[in-house]
Amino acid sequence: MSKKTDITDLDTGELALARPRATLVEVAADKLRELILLEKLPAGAHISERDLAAALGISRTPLTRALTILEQDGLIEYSVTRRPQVANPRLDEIEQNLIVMGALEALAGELACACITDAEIEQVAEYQRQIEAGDSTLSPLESFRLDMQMHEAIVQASRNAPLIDTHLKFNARLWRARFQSSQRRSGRGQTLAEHRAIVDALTRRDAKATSEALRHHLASAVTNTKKALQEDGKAKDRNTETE
Amino acid sequence: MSKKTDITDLDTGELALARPRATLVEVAADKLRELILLEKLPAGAHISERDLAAALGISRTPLTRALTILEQDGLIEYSVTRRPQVANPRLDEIEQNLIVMGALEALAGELACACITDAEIEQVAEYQRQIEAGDSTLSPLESFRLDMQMHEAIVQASRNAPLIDTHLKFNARLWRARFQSSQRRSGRGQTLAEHRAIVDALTRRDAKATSEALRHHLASAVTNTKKALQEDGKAKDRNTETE
DNA sequence: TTTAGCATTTTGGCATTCCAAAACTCCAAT
DNA sequence: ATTGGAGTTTTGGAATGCCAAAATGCTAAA
Repeated sequence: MSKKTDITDLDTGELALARPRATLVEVAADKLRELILLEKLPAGAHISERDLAAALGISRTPLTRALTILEQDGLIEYSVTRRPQVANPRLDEIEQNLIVMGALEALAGELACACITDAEIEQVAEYQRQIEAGDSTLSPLESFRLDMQMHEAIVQASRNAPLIDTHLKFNARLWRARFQSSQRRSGRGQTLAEHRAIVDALTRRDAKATSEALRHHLASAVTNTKKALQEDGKAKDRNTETE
Repeated sequence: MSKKTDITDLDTGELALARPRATLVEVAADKLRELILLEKLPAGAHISERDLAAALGISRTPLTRALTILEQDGLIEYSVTRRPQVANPRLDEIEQNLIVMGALEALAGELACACITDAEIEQVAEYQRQIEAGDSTLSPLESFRLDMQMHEAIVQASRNAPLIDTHLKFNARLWRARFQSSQRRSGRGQTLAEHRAIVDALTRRDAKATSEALRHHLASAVTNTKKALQEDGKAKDRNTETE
């Protein structure tokens, strides 16, 4: 009722550094996300807290917290006996996630139409152009990255923080599956057409159309991912792949 | 490649107890959620890890992990100096969350139509009947609870785990705001009509209509919540309310 | 009365440690 | 070759202690 400093957000003197200083937890969480996406920590791998902590040069305390965060993100799962392992979603789980992601992106597109700037539209269009132009020259990874960035840009344009945040988590969860799926060149033409439709609708700021285009695009992703992973699954069945 | 126990999921001998035994972290997280929803830990309150841990009868280690979980759920926020406090979302943040929640429930309704059983529909309809019948007799809290349960039942019927999970988190985040909003009796008739429309569409298993009805219902919630919280905000402005 | 600054207390981050439970090893019995 | 089980190792859960940074209280100068 009396003593209140409340000048929390003054200039720190340093430009652009008003965020909570990085803790080992955050560093570890970021690093882990990276290790998982790059499959340096492969799906399904069991994790030893001690070993991983040692590898990261930290103690178990912050590592455990980082794992807790990744668990919430769906990248780490705990077995019945509480041993952590890298999540290895089944095809049907990936499918369910993609469906939700579709709804999220459709909403993002719809919201974006109400407030997106010309510059932002131009940025999205630019990504689309690069994807199209580099279709036969870019590496799969580069194409994939551009694709991700394009979607990301649209979601960002929605200006809805919880939506952006939730989308980010689903994205992390689905990254590997979508990357694998993108390796297949088949269906490429359709994907490009869908991208064009999205950019077109967005340019017209047609909320309904943008939403519909994104939803349709993600529905295709469901189909393509399913196909890609089913083939992949069969290929792996020939080896003695541990799950 | 060789040694694999892999009989992880056998009957434990005890019925219905195949889940990882409860850790203090989970217990604490659940308890904290409850304390926050009941406003025993009021919005914006600063939290002392030591005090809270003592109050819960545990050490800081599991409490910190529980706080990390609640942070991911959006119920706890960390200040720039890393001091935890109960989240106190601004009106516009609540609004953004409600918008996402609308999309989630609309999707849930749509998916549900494809697989919902007669019994599940009956359950939803039963909730709706109870709400309607008890409109003038039930306590605001009881009405609210029924309302929540009805929505919950629909989302569950979607059979989409990530969707159910995500919806749950948004629900926790929005619980207090929606509860406050539900205290206002105004707009009650409209709410009931919307519920009827939802049940009606769901009964017909009309995905499009169900989705639309839910989306419309949540849009109303945005409006109502905004009204309720604005009034509430003004009322509090007269006091010397610390934020 | 307000404010600047110093001393004290409180706070969360993190490392370390102990412990019970789970996982693994290895050998004997079938 | 397979199985059963005792003994050992490894594992994550949790408590504790220390530290630097932040918050708070207090005093004195303006």
